[in-house]
Amino acid sequence: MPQVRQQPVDPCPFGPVVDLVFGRWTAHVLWVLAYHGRVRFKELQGYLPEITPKVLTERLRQLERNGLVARTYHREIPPRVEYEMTALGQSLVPVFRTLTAWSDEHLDEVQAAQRDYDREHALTGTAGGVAAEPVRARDRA
Amino acid sequence: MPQVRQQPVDPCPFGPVVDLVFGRWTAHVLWVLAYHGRVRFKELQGYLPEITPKVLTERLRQLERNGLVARTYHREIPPRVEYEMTALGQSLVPVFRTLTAWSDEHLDEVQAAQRDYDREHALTGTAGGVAAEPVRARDRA
DNA sequence: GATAGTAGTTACCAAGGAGTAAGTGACTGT
DNA sequence: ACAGTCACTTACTCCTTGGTAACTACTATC
Repeated sequence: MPQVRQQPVDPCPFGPVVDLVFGRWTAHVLWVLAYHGRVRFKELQGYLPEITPKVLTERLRQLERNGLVARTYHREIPPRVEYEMTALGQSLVPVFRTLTAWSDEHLDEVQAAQRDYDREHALTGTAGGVAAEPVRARDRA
Repeated sequence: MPQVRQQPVDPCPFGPVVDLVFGRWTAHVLWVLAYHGRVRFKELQGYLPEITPKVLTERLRQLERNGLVARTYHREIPPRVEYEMTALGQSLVPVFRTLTAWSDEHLDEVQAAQRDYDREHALTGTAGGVAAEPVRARDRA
């Protein structure tokens, strides 16, 4: 046999989860739903004022398709739509708690590291830039 | 008192962590580092053949700035650079395990939900599209 | 003198996702 | 008759991000 090249690369085993849950706005929407239970579209907008209706709709559709969120349409005038987490979505709550715990424990270390890094690289001017990492789009809001 | 509007929005408490860890390629790089320990740049490229040197460098710099990865430059010819996780980076490993566990337990449910959703919406043609969620860029590779 | 090898950097370009603004349908209240 | 409500949808623009390819420095080796 000519070179059986073992698995091309071992992909990180939670890559798909990242795509499902940690896209832009996705985690925020999920969080609100985990926190407030069954809510209407307008309510969600209230909790997430920076997200536009277009994008909110997109996220919710995506989450619905992935089975994490359930949508209930009430044929009324004016229409009423409610969103809530499914059992599958609820199963993410412990994951979120893990993330939150890590954040509580370590986020200040990260910020300290950033300060150190920026200070060091501002002095030596190694990379020429004032800040090695510009503000990311999702942070600007 | 004229309407004290409690905190504008309760931001999801792990939002910053998402920015730190779950950007494009970031988790993959971290995963390889967690798995293989101290590795050289070229090795990393071997484990992540799809990531270009430019982007790999960007990710590593970012991770270094955030204190999750340490870089060791050996003044030799040709140059040798090694990357490894810091203690802070290591502290993410349990988080990754949680994610992996969720993935192992629930990913098939997600896929089933996607199939259901697509089947349902293909029949009724509610949204007109063949697939409500096109393949995402990060999935294509 | 040409080549190889490492660890990048630089300039440029294209795609795609997010944002903006306006429209839609069906009915109710004034 | 007209504005208002809700939950979107549509058309459009823009800007970030990632990808491509070529180039750099430095030396040993052929």
